[in-house]
Amino acid sequence: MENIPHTTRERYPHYIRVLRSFKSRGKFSVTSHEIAKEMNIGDTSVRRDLSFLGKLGRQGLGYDVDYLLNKFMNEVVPNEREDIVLCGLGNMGKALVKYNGFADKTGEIVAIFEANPYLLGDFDGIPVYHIKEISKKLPKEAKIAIMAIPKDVVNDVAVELMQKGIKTFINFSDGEIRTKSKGVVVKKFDLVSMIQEAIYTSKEQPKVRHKEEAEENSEPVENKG
Amino acid sequence: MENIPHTTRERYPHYIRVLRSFKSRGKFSVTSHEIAKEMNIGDTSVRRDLSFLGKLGRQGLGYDVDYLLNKFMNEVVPNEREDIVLCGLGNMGKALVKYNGFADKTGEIVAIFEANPYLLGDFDGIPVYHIKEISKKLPKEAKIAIMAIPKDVVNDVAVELMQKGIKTFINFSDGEIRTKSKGVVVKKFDLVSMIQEAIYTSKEQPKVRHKEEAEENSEPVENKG
DNA sequence: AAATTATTGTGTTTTTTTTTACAATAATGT
DNA sequence: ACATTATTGTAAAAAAAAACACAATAATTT
Repeated sequence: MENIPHTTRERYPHYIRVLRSFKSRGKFSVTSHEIAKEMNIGDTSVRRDLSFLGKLGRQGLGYDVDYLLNKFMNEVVPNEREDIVLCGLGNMGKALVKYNGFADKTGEIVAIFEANPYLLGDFDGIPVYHIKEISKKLPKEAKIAIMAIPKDVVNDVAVELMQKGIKTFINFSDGEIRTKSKGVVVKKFDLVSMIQEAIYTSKEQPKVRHKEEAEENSEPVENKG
Repeated sequence: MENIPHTTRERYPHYIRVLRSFKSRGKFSVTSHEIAKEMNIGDTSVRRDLSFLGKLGRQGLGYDVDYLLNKFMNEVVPNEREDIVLCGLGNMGKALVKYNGFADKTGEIVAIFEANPYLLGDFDGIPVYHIKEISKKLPKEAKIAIMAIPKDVVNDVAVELMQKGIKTFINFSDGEIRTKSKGVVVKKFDLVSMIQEAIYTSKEQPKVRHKEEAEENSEPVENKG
């Protein structure tokens, strides 16, 4: 788990996602080519990514979906499991909680902080505290915060969280977290920029360097199970 | 605008974001180093990225924020401007609309399709039609759809949109768009995977290859105006 | 049972991206 | 005015990522 390239590590959570998708469609076995197609990368990259976790496939056959998922759940996820706090229970905050359970994944949202007093109590089984109560209610072990609060308050709240020991910020707010103390990592997600990026790059003609495979993209994925 | 590297093109929307942020903080001039810090990349990458748009900076001084923003708005954005439709006005859909206006950006949401009859009419000035009315109401010029609807319907709705000429899908749904006809690009955003990716990679010790600059990260960005 | 087809895992090559290095130039300090 | 400091733009080198190529092997067909 040490000398794994950065891009590979970035892709690991996405493997979990597509493997789950294959599984839910009743597929027991999957090839590097099928995974690659779903992830918009080359099949060699898939095989190399997986090879860092061991020899997981069978030549001529492909990979067993359950075995692969297990490998990820046992060797990738546990090393990264963390308590997460969410700041802001607006549309974005709610979407993040509802969107997809965090259970069985890399960490879990253990507390929510929100300014609107009508939303306090709990949401989806997660306790919701007033944003002023951060210093009192912040779970001790939490090291990660997801920020989904308005831009004019995001930096102030982040500073408060930093003082209480939060080390990693995932910022969905339209404001910036500018006060970065040592050892603190801020990762900004700007949905509009991301959508722009998607539009912008979707127009590039796809680089067809694989021999053919350019026009083999017309039928739905079938269920070979 | 032709031989611009892929990674550079991907970053362009984010330059717009950080430049706006600098501007809103009253900064008129900015250095590659400052931009780089905000974007978590090296300053040489910033200078190279910008150099594809011309010689925009002044040695010893840096870049003029307004001039740079203008350059982006005039040369990058217009080439990419598109009509976008949004499917789904749940938490995610609302967040996407409210989060940050799309005006002045790469494209604009011109119509929303939603299944809940109580939400029809308009939202934030954008017309909201019933999802069954796609074939009737889909704006002719729209080529891009943002999908924020439940997983069990996302593929079916996508097929319908494809038949009406949508070419690019930005999929925020937890379901997959599997039916990919020729020329159609699907870009999947899985927020949970993205958050996992952020957590996962935030733990890597940052590669300090720049001479020092490892411990120069402690004070807030000031306002040199 | 031999030939054919499918597919992994990995050494090697190629491509892409980032970083280093530095000349050119502009402002600032002495 | 001269030295110093700051900063761009880009050539060249290095690093990282992706793709190619193929031996190894497993299933399937003839």
